[in-house]
Amino acid sequence: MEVDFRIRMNEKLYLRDPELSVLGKKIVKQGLELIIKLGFEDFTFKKLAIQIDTTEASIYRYFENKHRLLTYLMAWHWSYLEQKMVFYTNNIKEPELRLRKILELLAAPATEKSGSDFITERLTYDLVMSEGAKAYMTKHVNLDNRDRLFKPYKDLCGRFAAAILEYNPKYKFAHSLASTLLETAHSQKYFMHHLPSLTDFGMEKDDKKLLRFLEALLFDSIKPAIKK
Amino acid sequence: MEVDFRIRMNEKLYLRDPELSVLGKKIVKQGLELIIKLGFEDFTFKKLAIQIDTTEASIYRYFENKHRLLTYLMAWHWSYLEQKMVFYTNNIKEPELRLRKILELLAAPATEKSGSDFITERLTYDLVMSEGAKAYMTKHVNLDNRDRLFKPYKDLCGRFAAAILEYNPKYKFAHSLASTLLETAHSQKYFMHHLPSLTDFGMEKDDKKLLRFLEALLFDSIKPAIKK
DNA sequence: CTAAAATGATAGTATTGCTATTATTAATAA
DNA sequence: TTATTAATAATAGCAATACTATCATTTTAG
Repeated sequence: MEVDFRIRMNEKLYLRDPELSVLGKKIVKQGLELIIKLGFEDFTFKKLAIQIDTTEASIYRYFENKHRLLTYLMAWHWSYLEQKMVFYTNNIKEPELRLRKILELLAAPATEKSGSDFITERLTYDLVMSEGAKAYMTKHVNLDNRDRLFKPYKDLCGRFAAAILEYNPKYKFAHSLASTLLETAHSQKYFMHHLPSLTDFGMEKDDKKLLRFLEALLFDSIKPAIKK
Repeated sequence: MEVDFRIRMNEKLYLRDPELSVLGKKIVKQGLELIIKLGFEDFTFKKLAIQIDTTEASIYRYFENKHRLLTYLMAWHWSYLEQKMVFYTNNIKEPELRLRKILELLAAPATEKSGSDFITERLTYDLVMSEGAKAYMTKHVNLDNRDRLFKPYKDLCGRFAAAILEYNPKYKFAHSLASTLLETAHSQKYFMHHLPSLTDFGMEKDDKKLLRFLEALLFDSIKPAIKK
C-alpha cells in the first residue's frame, strides 16, 4: 500500500521553504544523504554545495545552519510518522491491536519507497537512529522548543500516549512511557548495530526481537494489575 | 556516608594521564565545568585554555580532541557509578531490594561532594544527562568501541542485567532492559527539564516520580508471569 | 515584457581544530 | 649538586568551518 502524505512544516525551521524550489528539494534530499554518509559532525554546507553543484551561500538562504537542517529533517520524520500512525490505526477499534500497530511502525525499518519525492522515509529513519538526539541535545533546546520545532515529536508522543490511555485509562505514566518507547526503539537499534552487548538481540538483521522487547515493555507496564 | 573510589581509566582515553599532574586535573575538572556551561558544541580547547590560564597546545598533549575528553568524562562517570553500585548493593541479599537500590542510584541527583578531588559526581551526572549520548553517537563508534572506550558503560549495564537475572532468571531481555533503564533515567530527566510534555513529571524538583516510573517499568517487566 | 525574486560567483572574516618549533621551567636520577 | 629529561609556555602557522556581504546573472511570475 502506497500513500503519500502532505507534511506541513513549521516555518521557523527554514529561511526559505525548500519544498518550493528544485534547489530547495535538492538541499534537503541530498543533505539527508550526506549527513548519513559523513555523520553530522563532519557534514558541512560546503561539502553539500559541492555535491549538488551550488554554492554555500545559496544553501544558507534556505537554512540558518546545519543544525536547523537536521531539525527540519527530524520534524519531517516525526510528522510523517504521525500521519502514518493515524492512517494505519484509525480504523482499528481494539486498543491492543492499535498499540501493536504503533509499535510496529516504531520498530519498522520502513518500506522501500515511502516518503515523498524529495525525502525518503527509509533515510530519515536511519538518521533519527544515528543522529536524532542531536536535534534537541543542545544549549538552545529551550529556544528551539519555544519556536515549536519539536512539536511533531510531541504530537507523536501525545498520540501514542492517548492510545495507551485508551487501553488502560488508569495508567499513570502514559507520556513518559510513550517517549521512552520512542527513544528505546532507536537507541536499542543503534546499540544492536554498534554496541551489541548492551542488548539481547545479537546481530540478526530483522527487528523481530526488538519488536518483542518493545511489546513486552509496553504491555507489561500497562496491563491492568490483576492478571491470569 | 562518604566513600572515595579509585577509578582506573583506559589508557586509550588520553595521551597523557591527566590524573598525574596539576595541569591534567585542571583540564579535566574545569573542562567538565566548561562543557556543561557552554554545551559541547560551543566548548573549545582554546576557551578552556584561557579559563585555566594555559595554552591550547598544552591541552592537546593530554587529549587528542574534545570528543576524547567527553568520552573520558563519561567513562569516569560510568566507572564511578559501577563502583558505587557494587559498594551499595553487595551486602543486600534480596534481589528486589538490590534492584531498587540500583534504580535509586540511577535516578539520584547524586550527593553533594561525592567523586574525587578533581571530578565531582554531581557534574558528570549533569553531563551524562545533557551530552552523554554524544560520546557514542559518532561515525567512529566502532573504532572507539574497539579501543574499549565504552567498556565502563557496558560493565555497568552488565552488572545491572545480572541483578535482573538474579531476580528472574527467565527474563529474556536483561541487557536491553538494563540499557533502556539507564538511557531512560537520563532522557526522562532531560525531557522533564526541557520538553516536559514528553513526560508525566511536571516540573517538580524532586525525582521521586521518575524513580516510581523506573521502578514500575522494571518490575512490571520482570515480575514472574502469574501474579496476585 | 518587465520587475521581482532566486541563484551564482566571488570575496572576505572570525573562529575552530589542529601541528610544529623553540624557549623556559620543573622534576628526577647520577 | 649537577646533569638530564620531561613538562609546560609562548608563539606561529595552516587548512577547514561557519558564516556574511556584494554584485552580476538567470529564472519566474504578473
